Amino acid sequence: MVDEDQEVEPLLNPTGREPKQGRSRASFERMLAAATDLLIERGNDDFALTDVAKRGKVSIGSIYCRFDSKDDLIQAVQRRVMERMADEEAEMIGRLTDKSTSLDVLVRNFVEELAEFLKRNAPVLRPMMLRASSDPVVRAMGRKGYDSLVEKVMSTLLSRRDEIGHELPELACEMTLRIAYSAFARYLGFGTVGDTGTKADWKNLKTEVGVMCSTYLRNGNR
Amino acid sequence: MVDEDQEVEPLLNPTGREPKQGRSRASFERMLAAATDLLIERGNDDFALTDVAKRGKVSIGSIYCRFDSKDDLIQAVQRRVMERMADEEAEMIGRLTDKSTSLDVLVRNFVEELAEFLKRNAPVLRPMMLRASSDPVVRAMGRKGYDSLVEKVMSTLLSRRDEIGHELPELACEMTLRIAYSAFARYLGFGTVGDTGTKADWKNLKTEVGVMCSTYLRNGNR
Amino acid sequence: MVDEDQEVEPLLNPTGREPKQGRSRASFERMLAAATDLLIERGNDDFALTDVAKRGKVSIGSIYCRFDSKDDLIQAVQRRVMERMADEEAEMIGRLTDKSTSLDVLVRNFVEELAEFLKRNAPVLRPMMLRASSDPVVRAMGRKGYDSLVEKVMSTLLSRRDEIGHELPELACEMTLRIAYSAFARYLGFGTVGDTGTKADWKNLKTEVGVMCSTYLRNGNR
Amino acid sequence: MVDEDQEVEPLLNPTGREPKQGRSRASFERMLAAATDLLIERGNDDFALTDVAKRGKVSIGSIYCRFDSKDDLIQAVQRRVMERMADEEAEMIGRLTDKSTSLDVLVRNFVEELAEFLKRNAPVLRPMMLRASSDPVVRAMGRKGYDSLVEKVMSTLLSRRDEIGHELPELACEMTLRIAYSAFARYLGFGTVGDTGTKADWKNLKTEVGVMCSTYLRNGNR
DNA sequence: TATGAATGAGTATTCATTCAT
DNA sequence: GATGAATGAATACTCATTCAT
Repeated sequence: MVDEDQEVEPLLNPTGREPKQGRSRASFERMLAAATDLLIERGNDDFALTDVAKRGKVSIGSIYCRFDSKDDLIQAVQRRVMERMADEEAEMIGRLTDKSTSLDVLVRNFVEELAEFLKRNAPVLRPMMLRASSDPVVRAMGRKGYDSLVEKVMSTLLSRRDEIGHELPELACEMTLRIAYSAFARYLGFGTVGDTGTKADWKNLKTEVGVMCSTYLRNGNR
Repeated sequence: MVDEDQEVEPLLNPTGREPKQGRSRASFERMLAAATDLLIERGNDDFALTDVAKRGKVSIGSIYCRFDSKDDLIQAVQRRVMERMADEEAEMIGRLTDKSTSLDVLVRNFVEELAEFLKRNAPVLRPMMLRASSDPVVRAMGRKGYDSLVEKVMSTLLSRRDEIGHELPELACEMTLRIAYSAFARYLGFGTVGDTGTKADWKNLKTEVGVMCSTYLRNGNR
Repeated sequence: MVDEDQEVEPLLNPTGREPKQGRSRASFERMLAAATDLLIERGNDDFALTDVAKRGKVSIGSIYCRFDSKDDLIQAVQRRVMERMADEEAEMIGRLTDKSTSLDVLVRNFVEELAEFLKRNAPVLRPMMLRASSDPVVRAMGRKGYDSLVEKVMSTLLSRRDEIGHELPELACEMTLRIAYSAFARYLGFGTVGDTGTKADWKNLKTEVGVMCSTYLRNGNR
Repeated sequence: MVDEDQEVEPLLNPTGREPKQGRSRASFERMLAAATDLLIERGNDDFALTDVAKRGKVSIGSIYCRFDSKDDLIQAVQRRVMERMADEEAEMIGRLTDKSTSLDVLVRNFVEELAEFLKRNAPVLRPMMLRASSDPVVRAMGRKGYDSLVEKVMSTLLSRRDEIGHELPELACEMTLRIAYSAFARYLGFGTVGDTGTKADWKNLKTEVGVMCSTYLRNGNR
């Protein structure tokens, strides 16, 4: 479960050979779009480069002009997705800071926002998570994304440190995010199976996770 | 995310043509064992029937004699795994009932037991979860297994209904299981990515989830 | 030019999974035959596995059933060729020993035999030599074959050691083979280019090489 | 093995559209240089035009501006190489004529010079020979070069015609070159395989070929 | 003239599944 | 029943060549 993927780090940057303008740019976009769509529609296993070519109205050669390999293309999709998500996260944090009058409100808002954020991005996240199981680069990038979210969320929650009853506020904040994230991710099918819940629908889930986290942070282990 | 897999139900039973005794029985066992091992060692993607044949010292023809397809074989593995897990669950529930002097103790014990239970079974569960993403039958069986766990856990927790502060005890119990399950599953890599957590190691995770669930059940949304 | 291919040795034996009888055997033969023919007709570069399949009336899968890779198939062809050649060599040595009444006669017979032997096998040898430039296993096997020829020829020539005027008989014998082999190989196009010679036709070449070698062995550097 | 490449003749001249001066000239040179280097480093099979472009800091389009095809480029490389070699040959002949006091000395010097000449040029010659196996134009040019060498060498050797014991001096001279050339070419790996020789190292080979040729020319078939 | 993005035919290889023995 | 040889669709990737800018 621990880190065996450290050495992957240096491979993380190369964004595909991204052209800056014109027709090239357009077809580059079509590739990424097609790849993203196909990943969403068909999932990881039935994702074939020929289909990307067809859908994106591009030749296979073109794809290999921009990307080193199938893996590289998928990583580019992931990169793009994660950039967009990072922006959304920033906005989310902004909204939270503005609206929060107390730890309780903050946490509940946070949970709600996180839930909707994940739900919004679920369609791409799902295949990406799957991909991560076989591609260490995807895994590493995913981890990195999660870590940066952790950082942002923690500093926000810790801004109300004195309202936190738990004796280890840092730990508690991290746990809060972790638990909420896990619960929503699982519901949304990132873990894939058991993406259900008899009665507990989405709304219930959000509420109760909110309650749980709020209570946890305020009361610690009382 | 909701049920679209209902129609799968009738396919759930056929356990492979399981022979009752003798040499047939033995080679049947070898198939399942080999398949299980291979699934664990190599994961879903590199799982080839020819390897199962080699490892199990069986011919491919034999495999197709017992199972309709690759999918069918994997489903049989899953079935077997789930039966064993159901037994473990029963024991677990037994232990919980015996040792629990209060809701608080019960919950903490439960969380600890669940964590270790999942950890123990992680190696098989991981590829199964992955498999579920492409095989609806596996998905359905996984769901069923989870639901039966829900049932058992709920009746146990609800045996201390009067100590539960939450105004909707059923919902609260279900949520408790769900949250704990999600958190551990994610840590153990069932969801695959982000199976990390900066500081929070396994021990911390178990403790804090325990705290959180206990507090939640006792206090509701206070 | 020196040995850098030693480590290849262990890979030399595996003859493809050669079936012993029946239909399997037949299609195995068809594969090898088709491969050999295609190699001869089209040369190394235009040798595609699909063509082998077509020509041999076999599926590609079948080929991969018997051989690990394209390289492996070609190596099997080479092995077979070399086995046949080793037999021919043995016969050749036999004939030489019988008919030779003097070093001079022996050498001339040897040169003639070698020339015709190489000419007979030129069609397969040509693509094999080419192949050797990119496949170390082929190179190693070729070398081995040559070395075993050297051995046989040397012991034959050295049976008339006292008629050899060269002060280093071993060296002289080895050189004799080497020079004759090189000259014929080049004429036959193993070295590929300039495989001709204005006036000097095959007959002339054989005679003169014979003269040269004979004189060389008898007179040394006088 | 006979001439089937006659019709190729007319294609031999077009030296690529060779610009006479300026920037064009410079990039033209870079192309040829890059192509030559790559041919030497990577051999025939891994020689890709895109790499030439990269290495020569030229666009692929530019290459196609100067050359009709990949084949054409390689032929241009060959042409250039052969021009340089023709010069070297001329010098070589010059040196031989100067220093030679007898047929024996002449022949030994010649063999030594030829050996080193081929060794010096082996790196380019090797891929060219390989190329010749699939490209008739390269084959024809190679042949032409060899023929012109034959001519020069013959007139040099025949300048000592009266010392030649062989009853057909022309034939003997041609054979001398042919045998020496073959032996060295094979050792240097032009024929690719069997580039071995147990004991016989380069020095031995040169000496013995010298002995052999000298004896042959002087004594004929005595 | 120069550029390099785009093309797409061509190829090795994998693996679930079938079926003659 | 049991065997494992045979099948062939599917797929990632390469590279000479073209052509719009």
